[in-house]
Amino acid sequence: MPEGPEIYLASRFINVIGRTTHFGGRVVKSAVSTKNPDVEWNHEVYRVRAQTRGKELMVTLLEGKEEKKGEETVDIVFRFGMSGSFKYTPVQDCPKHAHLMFFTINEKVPMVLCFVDYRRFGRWEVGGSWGQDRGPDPMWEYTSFRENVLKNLDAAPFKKPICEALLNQKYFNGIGNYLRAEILYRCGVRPFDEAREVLSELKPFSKWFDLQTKYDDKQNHDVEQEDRDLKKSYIVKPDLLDLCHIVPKEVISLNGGGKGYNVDPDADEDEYAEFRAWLQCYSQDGMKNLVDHNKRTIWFSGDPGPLKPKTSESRSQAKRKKWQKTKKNKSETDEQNSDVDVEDPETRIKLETNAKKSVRRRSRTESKHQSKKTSKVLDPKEVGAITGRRRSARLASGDIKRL
DNA sequence: TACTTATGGTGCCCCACCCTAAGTAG
Repeated sequence: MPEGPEIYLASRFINVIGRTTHFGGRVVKSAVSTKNPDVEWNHEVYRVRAQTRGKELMVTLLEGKEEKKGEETVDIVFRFGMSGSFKYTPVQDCPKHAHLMFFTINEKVPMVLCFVDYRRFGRWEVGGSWGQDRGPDPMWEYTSFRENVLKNLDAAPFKKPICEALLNQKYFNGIGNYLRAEILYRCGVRPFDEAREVLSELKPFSKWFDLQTKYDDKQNHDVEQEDRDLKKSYIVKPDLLDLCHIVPKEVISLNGGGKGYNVDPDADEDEYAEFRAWLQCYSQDGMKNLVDHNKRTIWFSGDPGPLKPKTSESRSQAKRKKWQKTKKNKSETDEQNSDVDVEDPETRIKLETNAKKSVRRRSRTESKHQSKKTSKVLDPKEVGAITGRRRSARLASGDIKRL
């Protein structure tokens, strides 16, 4: 789930490994990754460091075991697309969709740090820098993030609905589909209100942020925790831009600070469960959804607001419509079929063949389901291959057992 | 088996496309 918080957690994950691990040799690219560049780097020993800005992650390779003057370095900027992530695994278990691999040296079991991306929407640039058309990070550059938004409210993107403006990385670098839903829900803003209207009410100076930093200052450590919490939650309420800072940071703090972003499939499972429990709006029961002008699903509660697409429909409505259309087509086909002359020898052969095919198909499906039901406990290799939502659902339903 | 959906972004003109895998309907 790569939005700002996930990218940041990936960088932290890389840095934890990078602190104690040395890498060496060539950086290997997968054969199918034809749209991404090769990384021309081949040192006997090198170190790896990472940093992020919004939805971008920069990996820096540094020649040698330790820092020295004039050392050779190279920066690789990653954008994760819909399914990118970093994994650290034994070389022999290298994931199927690993597209860029950094190999360790001096480890008992040879390990590989790899960029995994099954949909291949992710991209990297060698020697690249932060995207020119991407704004400051709302989590780590909050003051300039706020300024960048409020100083540019005359720009065209703010003429759009707030839910669509929130996905514009020039102003909201790191905000993605689930974060926009959670942010708007928390501040009670309608998703299809005009962005400019909503944001022009905000002041350049954030009282909430000021209070936050003031109370986090060591000089004020004598202030009682209870007093702080009261002031934060009741006296000064965070506004929409504050929430662009607060909400992603909450995600980072889940599961003890993103511990789940590691190689253990079970930990990954727990992290996802906690994340699901944290969501208040996105993909939650009782919430509404609509398809926005960019064909992205926005989740919300209450009135959508005036700028909702004229032809807008929820995902379920679209599905129902399609189903009705299919049903209508089917009844027309049935009507046509009712005119079929079953006495005609050629037609009879066709109908009988279709019926036989249908029985064979059903039988195959049933035996497939039967074998699924009988194989309750999977071997460790198979369990290892099932991660995330799929494994979560199968564990919950009792289809598989935790070994 | 066919279709739909998904946490993103680009290039061209606002929608199609780049991709894979899981879930569902028929």
